[in-house]
Amino acid sequence: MDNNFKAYNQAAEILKALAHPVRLCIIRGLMEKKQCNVSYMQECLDLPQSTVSQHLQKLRSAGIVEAERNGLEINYRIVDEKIRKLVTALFEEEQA
Amino acid sequence: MDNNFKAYNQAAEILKALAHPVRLCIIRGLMEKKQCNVSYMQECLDLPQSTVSQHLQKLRSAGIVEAERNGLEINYRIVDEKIRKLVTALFEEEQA
DNA sequence: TCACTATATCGTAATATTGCGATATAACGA
DNA sequence: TCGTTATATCGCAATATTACGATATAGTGA
Repeated sequence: MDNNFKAYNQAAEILKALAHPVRLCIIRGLMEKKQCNVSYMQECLDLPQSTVSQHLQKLRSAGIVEAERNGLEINYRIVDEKIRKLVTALFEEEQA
Repeated sequence: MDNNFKAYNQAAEILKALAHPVRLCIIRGLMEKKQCNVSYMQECLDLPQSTVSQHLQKLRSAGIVEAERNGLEINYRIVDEKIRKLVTALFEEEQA
């Protein structure tokens, strides 16, 4: 129940970045679609462009998501399997 | 990438409650020890009693942890398997 | 009843997060 | 070059979270 503070801090950073309904929605969308540009998300989420972009930056700087430019658009995708597992566990139905 | 807003909100509440290094430390301690009272945690964490208690209340009101009184002490434990899986996934080492 | 221990809650100052309009940047086509 | 589109960043007010001392509550033993 003690030390290893750095690991707890890192883990908490990941959770903080995920801990928002809009960001969870983005992540689950990316889990399904593999890849997605910003304006598509913006339409689905029905939120202002700057708001969506800010959420994406938060996910990006937490290392959860990565971006690739393709012409005018920028496509986002989930960086690693760990996040998928985590979010899958989060939404899994409970069975006694 | 859309709707089901209530589910996202609930899930975000769980993550928010977990997204703090001290609370992660408490949870991992409980995953190991099964059960623990407040003053033990307080000593391990080296934090004021009120601070530890507030973190516990946050975990409790998120339904992550439950309390049982035993005389003067109150013992906490993790409510369900889902949280264990989630936290296990969070701390799992990455293998390509 | 009283004194003591274990824990919870209150009050509040400091800090962090959120949402979003306004503005900036980067790439495209002409 | 200019105009347009896609996205990012700035600025900031509103809101939420944190830490912790002070205080309250609940159980114990005498």
